[in-house]
Amino acid sequence: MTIKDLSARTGYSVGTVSRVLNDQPNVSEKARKAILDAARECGFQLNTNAQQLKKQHTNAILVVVKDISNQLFSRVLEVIQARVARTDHPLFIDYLAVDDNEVLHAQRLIREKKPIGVLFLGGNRENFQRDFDKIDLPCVLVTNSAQDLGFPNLSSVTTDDRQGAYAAIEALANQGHRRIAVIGGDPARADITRMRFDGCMKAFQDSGVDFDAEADYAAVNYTYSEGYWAALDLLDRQRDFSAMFAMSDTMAIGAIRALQDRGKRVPEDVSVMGFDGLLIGEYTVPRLATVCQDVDALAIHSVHLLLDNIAHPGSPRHVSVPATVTLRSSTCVAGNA
Amino acid sequence: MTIKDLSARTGYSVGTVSRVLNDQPNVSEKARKAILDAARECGFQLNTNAQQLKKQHTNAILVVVKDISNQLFSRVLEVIQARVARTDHPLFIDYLAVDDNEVLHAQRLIREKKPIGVLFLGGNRENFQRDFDKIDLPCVLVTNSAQDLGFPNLSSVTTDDRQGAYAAIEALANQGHRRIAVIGGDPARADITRMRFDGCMKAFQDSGVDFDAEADYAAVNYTYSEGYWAALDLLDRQRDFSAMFAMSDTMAIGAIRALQDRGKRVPEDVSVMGFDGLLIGEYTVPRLATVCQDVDALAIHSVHLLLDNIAHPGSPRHVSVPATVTLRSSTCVAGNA
DNA sequence: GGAAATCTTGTAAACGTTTCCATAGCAAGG
DNA sequence: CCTTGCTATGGAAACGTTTACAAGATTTCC
Repeated sequence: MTIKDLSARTGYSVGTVSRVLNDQPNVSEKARKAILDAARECGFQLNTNAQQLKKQHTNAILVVVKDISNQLFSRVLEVIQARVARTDHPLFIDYLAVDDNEVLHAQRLIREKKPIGVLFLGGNRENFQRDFDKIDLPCVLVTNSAQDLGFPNLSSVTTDDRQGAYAAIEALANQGHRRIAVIGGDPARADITRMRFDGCMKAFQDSGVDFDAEADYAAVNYTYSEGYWAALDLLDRQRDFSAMFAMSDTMAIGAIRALQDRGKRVPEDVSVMGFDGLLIGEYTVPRLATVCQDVDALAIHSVHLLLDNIAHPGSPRHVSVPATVTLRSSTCVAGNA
Repeated sequence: MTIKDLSARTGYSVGTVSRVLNDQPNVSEKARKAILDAARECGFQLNTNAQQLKKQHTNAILVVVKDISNQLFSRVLEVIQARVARTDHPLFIDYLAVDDNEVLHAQRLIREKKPIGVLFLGGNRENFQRDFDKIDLPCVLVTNSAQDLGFPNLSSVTTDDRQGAYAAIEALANQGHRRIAVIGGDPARADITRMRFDGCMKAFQDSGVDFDAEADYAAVNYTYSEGYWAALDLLDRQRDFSAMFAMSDTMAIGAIRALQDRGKRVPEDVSVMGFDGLLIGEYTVPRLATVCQDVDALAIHSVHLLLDNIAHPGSPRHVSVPATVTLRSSTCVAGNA
């Protein structure tokens, strides 16, 4: 079934058929109807290979998702998908494991699929700085600040990590905690971590809580198991904290496990707060207090910014989405033992 | 950068260049080397649109993943990806939300990409039975039994759900539990559920535990929240069970939360066992006893069966991967209160 | 040394679209 | 009636490959 068959079937030339199928002007209503009917009748579908070979571009949007198994990303992606579906832009999604190089992947796909814009969901700084060049497509970084990454002419959408972390520490301080341990990543490697770290520091200062980055901070990866080990490590340092803030819910869950394994009760002996607002937080024991990221807002702004960038190239913008503390039973006022 | 440029650059004809790039025989070592060098030098890449337009097929493998956010699937997929990467088959992955129709999606993609084989990761029976026809490609169903779905000429790989569920109930019975509640899906809708249900029933009989499917079984979706509500529902029925088996870890986690909310201790008052072996099971409080699915085996067999099917069409096979009970602290012997 | 067989290479026709150009029809305006 | 300016249509070239075919080059074997 090709356009030629359709042409033979309707008596119109391939040119006219093509014009109808791409609904271009300058074709009579009669022809349009006849061709559309015939196409529907035999379930005709354009051959995208031929199509893309000819016009050297698509109007597809590419989404590159670093770290398939990140729950937050999969939720953001679902919303992105829904939003893009309302436009006439096809969506290519490329999922990568956490240790693939998302930038090289993207470059290959861009050459191959020639999308009209790219959304980077996640991704780490080193790869960007090493490999991200001469991508002259509209791009939006989601979860990474373009500014911080050193790409001032890219748009980006992030959670306001600094404010979120600030709010977390502030909430714990308000509950009377005077010694708070923090688990996060390596501030030097990921901007997200650095932002959250900065937010913590500011909150510590403002609330007059003493914090020694050497003694009270553990830098690990954002996983259950590393959260677990980080918590054990912090306990071993004998700093006698009454609260703990983990920069992700997964680390927080690992940490709670560790605390319990060491005979600490949560929250009576140690309050724990996470970050992300994963669904599971409502079901853990105890329920996990956390800093909720606004998944819908992240997704909607990303898509909006990208479409905007496509329509009016060269006006990078940055959106920062506020995060909100949700207190649940994994924290309580200090000295509640 | 086209094949023509390479031809001009090296002095060989486009035909020869093409033959080298597809490493076909009948080309001199000298030509091969010259062309390969030139290609590498200018980072040449074949235009896949042109290529696929010409040869009307690819040797790509399509993976259709139903339900992006299922943790088990994402792990299986990672292994599939790794295995396929060792072959020369490109991989297309199509992720769908849980309520998309995977079969229609697949059909569109098959028409468009012309893959050489398809892997269905998840997917529900109704869609298959309504829409799955005239796909005459090698297909492997992962997680669904082709037999049970009524497609005896398709291959499939599943966990041995019946045996897994049997082992779960058996383990609980061995711990002395004489009244066990079960949370699962609707056995009439999903074969996975039916298998697990059958396994349970068999185990109840063999171990002489009394089980009333009306009173002791709750049928809900495989999510945290539905597990939660199902557990509340079961408690309301006043059957005074000392153990509970949930057909997924997510439901089990929801159920534990519900039990605690109603003042039951886990495992002292009620033992809970899940199914899947998600990573989080090691970190919940209490640690979650579960029936572990063998992620690696599922993935490896799937890929193997598909490649096998491609090489020797028309010899459907079914592989059933055993599941193993992992006891953790969410269960204990009955009457331990 | 020459014929036959084999290996290497070039040429050109496809694949299914899009789009430019030419043409034809037709209405409007003089 | 003849131009002018539209709009609707057909025809054909191009997009970057693959591959069948023909032809030229080299080897093999008597």
